[in-house]
Amino acid sequence: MTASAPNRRGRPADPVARAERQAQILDAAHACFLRRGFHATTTAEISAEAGISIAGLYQYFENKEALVLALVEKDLELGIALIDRLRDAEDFLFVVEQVLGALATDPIIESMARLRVEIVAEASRSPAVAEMLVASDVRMTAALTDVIASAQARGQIDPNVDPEEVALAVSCLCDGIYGRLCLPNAARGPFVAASLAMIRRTIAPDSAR
Amino acid sequence: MTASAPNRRGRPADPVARAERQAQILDAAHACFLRRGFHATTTAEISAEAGISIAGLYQYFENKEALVLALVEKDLELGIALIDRLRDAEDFLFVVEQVLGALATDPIIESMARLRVEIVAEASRSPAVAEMLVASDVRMTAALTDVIASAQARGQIDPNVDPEEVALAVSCLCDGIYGRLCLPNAARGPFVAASLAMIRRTIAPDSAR
Amino acid sequence: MTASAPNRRGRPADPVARAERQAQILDAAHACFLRRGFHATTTAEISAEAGISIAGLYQYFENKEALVLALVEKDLELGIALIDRLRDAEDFLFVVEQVLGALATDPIIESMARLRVEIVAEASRSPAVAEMLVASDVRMTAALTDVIASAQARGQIDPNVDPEEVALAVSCLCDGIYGRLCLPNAARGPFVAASLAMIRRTIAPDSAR
Amino acid sequence: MTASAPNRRGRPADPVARAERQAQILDAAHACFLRRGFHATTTAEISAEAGISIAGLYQYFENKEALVLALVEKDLELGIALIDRLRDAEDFLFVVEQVLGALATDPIIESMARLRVEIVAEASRSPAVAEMLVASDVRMTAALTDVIASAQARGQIDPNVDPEEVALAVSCLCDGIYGRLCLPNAARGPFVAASLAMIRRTIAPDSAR
DNA sequence: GATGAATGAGGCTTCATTCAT
DNA sequence: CATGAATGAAGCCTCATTCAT
Repeated sequence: MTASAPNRRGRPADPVARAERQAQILDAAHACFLRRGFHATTTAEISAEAGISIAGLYQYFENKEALVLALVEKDLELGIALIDRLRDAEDFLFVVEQVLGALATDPIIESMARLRVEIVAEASRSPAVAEMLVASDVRMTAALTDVIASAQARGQIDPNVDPEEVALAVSCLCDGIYGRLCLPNAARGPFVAASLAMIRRTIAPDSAR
Repeated sequence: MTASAPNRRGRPADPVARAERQAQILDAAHACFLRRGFHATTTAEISAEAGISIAGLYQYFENKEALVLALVEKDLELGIALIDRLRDAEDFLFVVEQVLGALATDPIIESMARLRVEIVAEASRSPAVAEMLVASDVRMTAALTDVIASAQARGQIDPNVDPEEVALAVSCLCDGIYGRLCLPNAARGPFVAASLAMIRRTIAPDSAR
Repeated sequence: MTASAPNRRGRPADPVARAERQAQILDAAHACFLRRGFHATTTAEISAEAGISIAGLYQYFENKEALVLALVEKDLELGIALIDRLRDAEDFLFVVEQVLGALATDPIIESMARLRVEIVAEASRSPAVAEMLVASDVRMTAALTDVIASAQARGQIDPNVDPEEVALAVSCLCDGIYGRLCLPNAARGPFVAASLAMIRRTIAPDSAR
Repeated sequence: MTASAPNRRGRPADPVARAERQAQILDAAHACFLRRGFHATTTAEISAEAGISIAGLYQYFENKEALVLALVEKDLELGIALIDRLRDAEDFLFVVEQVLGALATDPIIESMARLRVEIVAEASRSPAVAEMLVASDVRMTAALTDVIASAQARGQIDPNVDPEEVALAVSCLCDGIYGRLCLPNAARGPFVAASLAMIRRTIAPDSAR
């Protein structure tokens, strides 16, 4: 039995339509979870936002937790993808600035970041989420380390710093910024700027000082 | 008739015992919230952990939300108190190291930090929590800025850095570390070490380079 | 495509079955409220009487109060409908006698009357019920006045009496009788007879004296 | 053991103070029950209104139901006492008018009447209340019959009417008026006037026609 | 595939009542 | 007596999930 042919009985479903529906539900769930968190969000809310019936959800996701996990996975993947923007950057710090700036301006990036806070909190309860988060963290750190080392090889970063160490610290900085994004009316700009400045001072090659 | 006995009828109220009970409930709630989060924790769990009946909770807290808010307030206060340890430190960086280290070793500090993740997530839903968090953030940043400026005046910090900017970045770093504390089996040490290294590189006076 | 099928996806809603269920719940609630009053009746009792689950109630009524209000409305409407029996009566007093008699014999009429006592009591607490009761009272008095005036025009009633005044007094008499219906083992007959006699003496045209 | 010496142990209680407290509680309960009904009223409300602790209630009344019963008894007694005003009235109808008028003007009389609606409703649930109400009704009817017969003997009432029949009908009228007293902003005057007119037409001796 | 209807389990909160002080 | 504290029992309501259509 192949993964792409789970059930040949009955009317063969249109896989495209199915994927679209699924994405539509995920988007709705994302919006709801952002508003009210995983636990406070009800299946009724999600289905209303998705424009389908409650029972309809269960044809695309086993249960509510599966929905959460799918969303967590998607969100973590998106976070990692963000790092790829730094790869082969001509001006490393400039791109870092762009990425951090996107957190405060690009609504998609922002919503990703905000959901991440919820994910971290959920990791305390759900072993499954914790496992995904840890795995994502490992990949993320590795990718970031890689990117930094690469930039360092290109002479854009102080050769004395340890790429992995910087990666870890930058991860922490980002998570801190994520938290601020959740606050209403909070001035996000200063946090981003301060983080950027700290990164700059840390990695700037001596020539830039 | 003594001044402390305005009402001598009936069983005298014992404010000490009452405060103890209240603290006992708060501790129980703290433990539960840490384990399962604000929403997944039930009043039954809290009362069981506190060793009283469910109805008993309601003699000390109006409702579950009041319990949450009390805990949030206490936790935020504790976070701010942490900064005072940095005041008048003979060796600023050493004390920073101590404080950050405590996050990973002192169970009380750690549990404070872990609850904070829950608080940040809750801030997305509860305006009351958000308000408290923002207010705490303002105080925290101010206190941190103050402490840094003071250390700077004592020559322990590079005179060129902007104290407030550093304070903001350090806040972000700390929040990031808080998140890692929630992960099971995650190596917290490297994160703390990396954060510390970044701080060191940022604030170290030129003489220390 | 028929006009009656605006939404052909999924299980079609059956308005008839739905209305039946709703009526069934209302009947169950009526029986329970009659036995134990609005406040003492629990949702568990109603659902058991209706043969559905507690949660099932909430698919047909927003909450317990909505159920009460629906029942109040239905009951008040029924009371007003009673007056229409008097319209165009060939022998006015005879029909009055019939109606009053039904209060003590027809179980549906009786249960309506008994619930009314509960409604009047509830009106003291619930502004919504009070409003409905007052509105019903106004309509009721107007209808009764109208009916009396019409009978008066036909010469069945003493031309000297004021139709509205009689209507008000008859209303009071009826409410008093309602109260007696609630008493166990109370001889209702004499009350009805006495009330009827009083009405007769009041409205009888001189020719009948 | 006599009823007046239930317990000789301990400090002999001051019976007067005790009775005062009891009356005070009854008054408080009356006010609360009027506002919210028997079931919706909590012991906390009553004790707050009475200015004592909740536990204090239980030193004067076995439980909440005993409080209700005491109040019911008092209220019914008061209703019967009202009839005595009609005894030996020089002008029977005039006094009837006075009494009915008091229902709408004298706050004590009114509150008695309003509580009676609650009592009638409660009679559907509580056999004890029902029993008291029936017993009171019997006494009331007897007293009213007696008063009417007496006035009839004095020539103030049409000798052809049956005193008991009139008594029953008047009871119904009064109960109907009681119900109107509960309605907010309802014009009570017309109801009283209409009832009075009906009584007048019923009992007026031919000489008065 | 889609959905209206149904429901068991459980959550938060209230309340009458008891008891130690 | 008087009362603060404690609690078992219950009530209303919600929610994730299932199932017949």
